[in-house]
Amino acid sequence: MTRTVFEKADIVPMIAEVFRELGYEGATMSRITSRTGISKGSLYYFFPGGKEEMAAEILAEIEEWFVRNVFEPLEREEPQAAVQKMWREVDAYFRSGQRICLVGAFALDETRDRFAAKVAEYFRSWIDSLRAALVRSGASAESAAALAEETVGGIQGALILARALRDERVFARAVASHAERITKCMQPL
Amino acid sequence: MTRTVFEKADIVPMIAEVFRELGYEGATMSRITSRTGISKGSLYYFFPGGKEEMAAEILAEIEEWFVRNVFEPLEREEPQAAVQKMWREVDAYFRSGQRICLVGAFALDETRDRFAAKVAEYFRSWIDSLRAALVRSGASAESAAALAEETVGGIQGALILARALRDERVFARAVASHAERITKCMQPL
DNA sequence: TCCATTGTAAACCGATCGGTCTATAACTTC
DNA sequence: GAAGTTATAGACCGATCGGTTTACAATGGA
Repeated sequence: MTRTVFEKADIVPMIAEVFRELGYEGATMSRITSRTGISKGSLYYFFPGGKEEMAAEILAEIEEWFVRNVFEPLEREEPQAAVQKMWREVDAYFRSGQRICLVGAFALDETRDRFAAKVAEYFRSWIDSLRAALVRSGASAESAAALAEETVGGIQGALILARALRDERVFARAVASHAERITKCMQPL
Repeated sequence: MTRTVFEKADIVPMIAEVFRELGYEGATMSRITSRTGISKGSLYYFFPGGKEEMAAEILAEIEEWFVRNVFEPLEREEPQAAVQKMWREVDAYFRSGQRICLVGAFALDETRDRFAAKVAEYFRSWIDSLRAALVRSGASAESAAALAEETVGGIQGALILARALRDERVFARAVASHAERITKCMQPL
């Protein structure tokens, strides 16, 4: 009888991946244990609050990751470089379109009602930090707001399309197209 | 003991609405009966194959609706008018962003694997019929293909954003922006 | 070496799952 | 109005759900 010892820092991403693949309702405890190898005992030891606590911690970790790697750079660093970094990080994070956005998925079903605040905050932060970077690079307030919203929405839509069509090139094309529009906006003719 | 009699043509949209709100896994039989008032007896009388058959028929009906109201007009009618009709129908269908796209939701979770062909066909048909209309209006093959894909993806992304931020104006702005880009593409300077 | 702590494994629980079945209400047809 | 058909209501089923509990393996400090 072998015994595997996990640390919480390791298991949150493992569970996140199951939620990503199966959705909140689809990720049953037995499927989480069978896909991760983490027994129920361990899961409830780390997350006494059960599935809901797991999902909450996953959302918090995703938010943290984006704040550190995308949102804060957009707000603090040089706009052009920060936007370039955003595209690099986003492409890596979503595995070039082969991985979905869990926050977007939660927004679509009734899970949204449970985590409404977190879901809204994630997208609001993203749009707002991108908008701020565009403004700092010289774009007008209106065009920056519009372009930021379209870009974040475009990424979400591209993830759906890439997965639906099972063709990651859809995601690559969307990223390239939106990146170009941002570049043009930041470097007016 | 009151007895309500349903017809299949009526109940498919009712069940579809429950799937839309709760997702495939979230739409349990008891929630379907409690939200629609249709008893289990009736549900299994109309859909002997259970949930899977319900979802399949719902997807088929959605596909049919889009073919009739959006895809075929894009392919057959005058391009400018057909595109305008598309925006009207899309805005009405998605309740100006307050209703999600069930096909897009199915694409995100593991339900996709069950209905992969239908999900892919829906998006492929949409992109392709829009692309065809753009080409017929004089757009180049490359820009038509790119714009069609971006538009369909943009709608999906806007539905996610609108729901996540609980702000339907996000959807309205996305529709307006994409409509303008299409108009420009169809009437080159 | 013993004990407390940390964490794992799995049996177990009531509730709910998707799905089946029976009884019967309401229409059709004659 | 009897017979047959269509559709509804809801009891019922085994399986699985999210969650709890028990037993104990491993580790580290005394």
